[in-house]
Amino acid sequence: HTRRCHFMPERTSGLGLATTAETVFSESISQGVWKLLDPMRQDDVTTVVRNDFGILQLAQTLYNKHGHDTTKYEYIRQKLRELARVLLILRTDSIYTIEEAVKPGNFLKVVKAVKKVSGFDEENQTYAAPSLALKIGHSLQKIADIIHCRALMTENEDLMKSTEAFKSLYTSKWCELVSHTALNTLSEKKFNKPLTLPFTQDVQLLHNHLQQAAKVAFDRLKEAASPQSYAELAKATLAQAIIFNRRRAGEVSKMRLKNFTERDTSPLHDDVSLGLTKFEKKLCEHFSRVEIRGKRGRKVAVLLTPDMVESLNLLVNNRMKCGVQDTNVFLFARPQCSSYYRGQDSLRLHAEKCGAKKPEYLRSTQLRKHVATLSQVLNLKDNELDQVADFLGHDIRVHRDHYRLPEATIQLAKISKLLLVMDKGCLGSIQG
DNA sequence: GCCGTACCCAGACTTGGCTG
DNA sequence: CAGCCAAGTCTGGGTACGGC
Repeated sequence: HTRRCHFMPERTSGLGLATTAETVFSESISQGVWKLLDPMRQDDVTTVVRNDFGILQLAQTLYNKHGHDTTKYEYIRQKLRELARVLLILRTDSIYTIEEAVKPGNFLKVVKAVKKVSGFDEENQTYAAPSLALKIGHSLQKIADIIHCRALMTENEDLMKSTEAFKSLYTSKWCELVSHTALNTLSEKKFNKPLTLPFTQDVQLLHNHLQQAAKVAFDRLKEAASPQSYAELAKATLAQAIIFNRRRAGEVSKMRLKNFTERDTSPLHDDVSLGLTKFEKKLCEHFSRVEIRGKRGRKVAVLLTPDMVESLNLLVNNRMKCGVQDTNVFLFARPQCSSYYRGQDSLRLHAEKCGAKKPEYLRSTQLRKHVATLSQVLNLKDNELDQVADFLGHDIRVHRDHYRLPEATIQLAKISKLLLVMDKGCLGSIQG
């Protein structure tokens, strides 16, 4: 701990400055925040984060908002590092704290620093990292907000005026000086990026490969429970669940053990089943449904095939033997620590192994686009499209905006329609 | 003036690379 | 090879704008 955490020793160093800092800091920065900062790699940026009151206050507000969810810690740390990196540059220009940075008089210096940190090229008017510039802007505003609130509470008129001035500077000048160009760079980059839709053939290859890998791992785990065989089966099953559901990788990986064990096994409600075709009813009986909280807390369903359920049951029963901690709440838990296997990692791993022509296209977002394009090819009616979008966890509007794809793609996809019909034939056997 | 839409923004979340 | 870092993407909400 002491190796990484440079702040604590400083607090006890007995210097006058450090002592004042301690009293101020400990008043408003909670233990939880320090815990959040603790695992950060020890480098210049981290030192800045730990010693700048403004950044710490931002950390505190973010922690108050998200602290209950450990999967968000990473996100908070990233925000803090972004700000600290600008501050490092500002320090070469005689601005030493974030609080100073949001003083109206320093506005132009801040703009300069942000441009520098995100690699602005004066000549071509482009950014190397446009989204960084945008994100720092958001955070600076947040900082100004925090200070403004403090000014309101302490009835500090001068400070109030100062933060207000910064905010109006920001609203009218930031767009002109930073964000407009940054957005331009971003959309330019996107425009020039070739479309990477997976080939249906590759999808099938991956599917087959996963089924095999899962089976091998399943047998191995059944024979001898070890963290290795556990990991293999967990990763394979995770990847299966993701491609089967065309689900965002993160959503599935964060599934809780509780979600799985308490899944809804009750038979379909009569009224609901009335509206379904015989085929659809068969599907509902065949698959297990687990409901999880998806992006932005909306409820999404994950469907599991009987094979997957079997694998998962085996995994759950062997958690203890394979060194998974009691406190780990995730279904796809990593042994010996409190995190979970990341879906995109296992997907990438298996995509490489399965012998696909373009393994780099087999990513969860690409697969989602794949569905979107195919549904267009199949001429789904609007209400059916709604359901597809709903299942994928999108608003229909976004679905249209983001996933309507150019003509050439549709041509290409029509060829894959044939393969999809094959897929359908496969589903037909369940019906029979 | 009303409505649809095009664009902008903030912020949560994902992805892929890298490193210790 | 797990975990961190840096950059990008997605998405809901807002507002500006132009046709009617």
